[in-house]
Amino acid sequence: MGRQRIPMEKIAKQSSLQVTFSKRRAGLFKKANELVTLCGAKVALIVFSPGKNVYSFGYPQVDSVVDQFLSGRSSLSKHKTDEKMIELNAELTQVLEQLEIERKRGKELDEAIKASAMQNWWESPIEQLTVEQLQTLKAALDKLKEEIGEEIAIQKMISGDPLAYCLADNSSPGAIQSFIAGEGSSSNPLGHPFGYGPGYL
Amino acid sequence: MGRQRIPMEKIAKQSSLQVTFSKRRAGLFKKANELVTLCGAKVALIVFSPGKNVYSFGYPQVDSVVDQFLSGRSSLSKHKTDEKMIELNAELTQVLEQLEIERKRGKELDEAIKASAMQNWWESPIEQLTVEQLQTLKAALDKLKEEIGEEIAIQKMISGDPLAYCLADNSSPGAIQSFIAGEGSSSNPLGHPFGYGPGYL
DNA sequence: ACCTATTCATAACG
DNA sequence: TCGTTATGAATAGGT
Repeated sequence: MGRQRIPMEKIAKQSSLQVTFSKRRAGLFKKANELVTLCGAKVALIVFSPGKNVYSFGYPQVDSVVDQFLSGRSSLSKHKTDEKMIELNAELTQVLEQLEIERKRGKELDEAIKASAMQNWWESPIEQLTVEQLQTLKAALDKLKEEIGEEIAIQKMISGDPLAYCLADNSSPGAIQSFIAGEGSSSNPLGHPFGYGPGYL
Repeated sequence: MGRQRIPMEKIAKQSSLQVTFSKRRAGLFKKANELVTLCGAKVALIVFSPGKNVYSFGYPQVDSVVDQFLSGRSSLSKHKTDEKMIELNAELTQVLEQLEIERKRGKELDEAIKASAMQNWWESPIEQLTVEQLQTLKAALDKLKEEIGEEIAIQKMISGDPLAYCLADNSSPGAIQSFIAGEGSSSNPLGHPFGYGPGYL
């Protein structure tokens, strides 16, 4: 188009390419603008030069035309996608907070169990026991006291000196001996020396 | 540009507008293509006809050029946004799974605590206690036995009939009485009648 | 940047 | 929508 027609292939000479790009780019944008003016068409035109410079033209707006174009063939527009992303982020942070709460709770429960396992009940301050626990404790000790009394009576009947039996380690069978019997300092677990069921002391 | 030049304003006559749009659109796309061929430029061209028909041209791809354009001036391209969304979704489901696990765990711990609270330690089968628990239990009972013996000795010294004291409810102070003393069926919590520290029975 | 010879795009028409 | 054509526009190459 001009003094001489040029072949439709990439221009080798860099200076010529630059000039041609500038001229044709201007012409292209002018034609795009004319198409808008004459026909009221919506146009989005984006051009990157070989040197990575950007040139754009849009009517009414590049973004709106691009959005309309993308929404016409893909599922979601970018705007809606962004909204979904914000929602997702909110939900994620919320769930993360929940998770943090649950983890903290689990940790506390863990420590509570650990504490109650290490610190046996009778070592815990009496004021921390529930009323039911105290009542059960009292009943158990009442029963123990009664059994002790019975045992003492038995020992008294057997021997003339009940103290000897009360202080002895492994001597005679009975309720007290069943309780007190053990392996001493050995770490070997006991068999079933304490065969009582629930509710029984 | 032809037999006669036309004013640069919106063409009124619908038929003329349609024809002009078709011809000029073709020319625009041709020029865009030529710009690509001659100069190796990246181009994205989107045109909506007044009748809402879409025409697009892109080199190498409409989407890539648009992405590059949008990422160059604003936050994220749609493609990258989609990837972020997929990542977010994955993370969300993962966190939800974690949350479910934690909730289940917390529930189990709850029930374990509840169970161990309802079923007092001395009611649990002896074989379920740990070695440490058994050792502590034995030590405690040993000490109890010793104290009982001492108490019996005391009672024996005080009275000629030790049985009367062993079976009595609220009579004399001492280790046994401290343990057994309580409010009976009253729900009123005790003060600090048991001031012993950990490890002491 | 400007100029100009050419080629191209296209308005009008059939 | 398509082909033709006269004519204005775009532009390659030189300055």
